[in-house]
Amino acid sequence: MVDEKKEEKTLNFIEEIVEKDLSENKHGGRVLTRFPPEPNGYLHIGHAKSICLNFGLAQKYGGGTNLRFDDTNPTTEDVEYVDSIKNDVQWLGFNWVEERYASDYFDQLYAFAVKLIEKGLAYVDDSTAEEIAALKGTPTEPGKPGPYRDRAVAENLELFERMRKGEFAEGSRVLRAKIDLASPNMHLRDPFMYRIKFAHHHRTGDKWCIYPMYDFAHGQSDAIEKITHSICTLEFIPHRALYDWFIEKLDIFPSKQYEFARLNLTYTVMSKRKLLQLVQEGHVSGWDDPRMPTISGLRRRGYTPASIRNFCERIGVARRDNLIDMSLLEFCVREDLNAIAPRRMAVLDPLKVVITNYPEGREEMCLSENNPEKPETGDREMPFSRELYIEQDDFMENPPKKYFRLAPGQMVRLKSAYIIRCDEVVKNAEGTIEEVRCTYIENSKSGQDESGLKVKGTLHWVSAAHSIPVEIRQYDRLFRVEDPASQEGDFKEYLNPDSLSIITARAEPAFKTATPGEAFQLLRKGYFSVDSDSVDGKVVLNQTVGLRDNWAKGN
RNA sequence: UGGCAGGUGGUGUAAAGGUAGCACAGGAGAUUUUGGUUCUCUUAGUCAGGGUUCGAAUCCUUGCCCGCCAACCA
Repeated sequence: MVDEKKEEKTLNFIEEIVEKDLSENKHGGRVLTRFPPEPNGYLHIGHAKSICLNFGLAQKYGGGTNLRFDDTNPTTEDVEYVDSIKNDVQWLGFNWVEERYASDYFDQLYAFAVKLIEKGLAYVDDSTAEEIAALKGTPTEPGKPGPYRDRAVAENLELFERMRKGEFAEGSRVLRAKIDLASPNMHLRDPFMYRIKFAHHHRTGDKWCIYPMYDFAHGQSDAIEKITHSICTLEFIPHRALYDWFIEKLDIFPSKQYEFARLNLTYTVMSKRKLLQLVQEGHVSGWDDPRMPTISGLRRRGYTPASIRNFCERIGVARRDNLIDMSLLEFCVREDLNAIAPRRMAVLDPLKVVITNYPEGREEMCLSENNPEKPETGDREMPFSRELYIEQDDFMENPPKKYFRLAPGQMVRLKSAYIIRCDEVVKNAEGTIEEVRCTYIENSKSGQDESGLKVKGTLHWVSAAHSIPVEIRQYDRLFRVEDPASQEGDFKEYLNPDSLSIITARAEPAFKTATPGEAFQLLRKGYFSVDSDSVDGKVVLNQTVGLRDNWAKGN
């Protein structure tokens, strides 16, 4: 008997559109989306939302997705970005049908432009940028025609050809669509189609000195690829009329544009321009700094592809502006890592514990489970000896009432080892605690406990002599305020100066074999990922996220 | 103050004229050799006013609030 109650997940508005199109057999039931990054920066978590939407939609409806680079502005674009983008999309777990570039279509786009000129729908404008702006009007006043608007078709054709040949100076002429200078939609007031740029393109080299604008490249590229659903963010809503206009006048494949609200996350920024500034001005170590909201930063921080995909699933897709709580992202990564990350012990802020009734020189092994969520992963051995380390904050000389940890006269369990009782506190001349002296209960060893004792607290620990030093990089939010982009003044004034702190911890010997990219849970501390800076003999751990801590919450 | 697009608990997101639900966050408890996990329970919402209707988050209307649009950026 199978319970047929499959939770019916409601469709988001784009899925509804696709299902409606499918039910009407539009495009013969074909679904083809595209993810269209401009290769002028690294991908961030906001792009992940778009990637999951585009690829996820196609997957769900038996279609495919093209990866298309919107590379129409050679002055800001670079192959470094192309490579990182491809890597990030694949890392997230998606495969594209075809890898395309808007620049693949430059010849076709040029032919499209000629066609519009021939139809009297485009013209070459010799005005300066200032003159054009002045004649464009404002949102409340219509624009006025400039002196070149009614040039003859033949003259436009000749001028456009000469633009392409490089006969005119950069910025001296543009090709504009002839639409409606009085339109309330500013994007329809004779938008630019081509501008002159004597710039080297990362793919076409020096073949071109004129480059199409976004509006004359994106929709046409969609049409050339026969994209059925072209999904973009809300700020492109005013462009949709233009998108449709070009497709109609060119009489090409009728791709349709749909807009959704981009992702915003608390305590970070989500614009490539701002992220680039953080990198260039050295506020972070690079695009993949673990504090960055970039895919590469999150990856280095220890976020898993599954956790990011789940996050994108949970935040939903709608058309209202949003600011998602960072705690949801953290929840998603804990959820995934809890299931898969092997447990280890490390003491971040060591306090020496001497077991006075444990013979000097003796050592024994304790077995500790690798992951209680996955018993099949077995146990590992941890050495136990007379001198140990525990966390400073796991001991208090004068504890409050519900303190379950170590205190004079109080007993605790050392995880996977013995129960110990604190007998004595040793201080130095200044009165600071140097070590804590305890006795262990001989018949209380984990797995063979015959002591009958019940203790409230269990502590993580390492054997002082056997432990190895590891560098731990702990991260806090990059900004001090929830929404740095909407603050007064420069967003960088709101950077959190304490977003990174580096300490040396004492870790159990199993860390000797840790390799970059591996994820662990440090018991009672959090999830950590082995950083690529790790070298032989020196392990570096990035804190991905802390464990939930109900004790800290109430204190 | 022109056009466009929006406004559902603290944060997101559902409910397509018929019981305002789910997740995160918050709170209480149980279990626990991680103050983790897990499991219960729980606080809290339809921007405001008017209208249509037996019935409105949903339709109409007025107002308020937020966002976007006047780059040779995408």
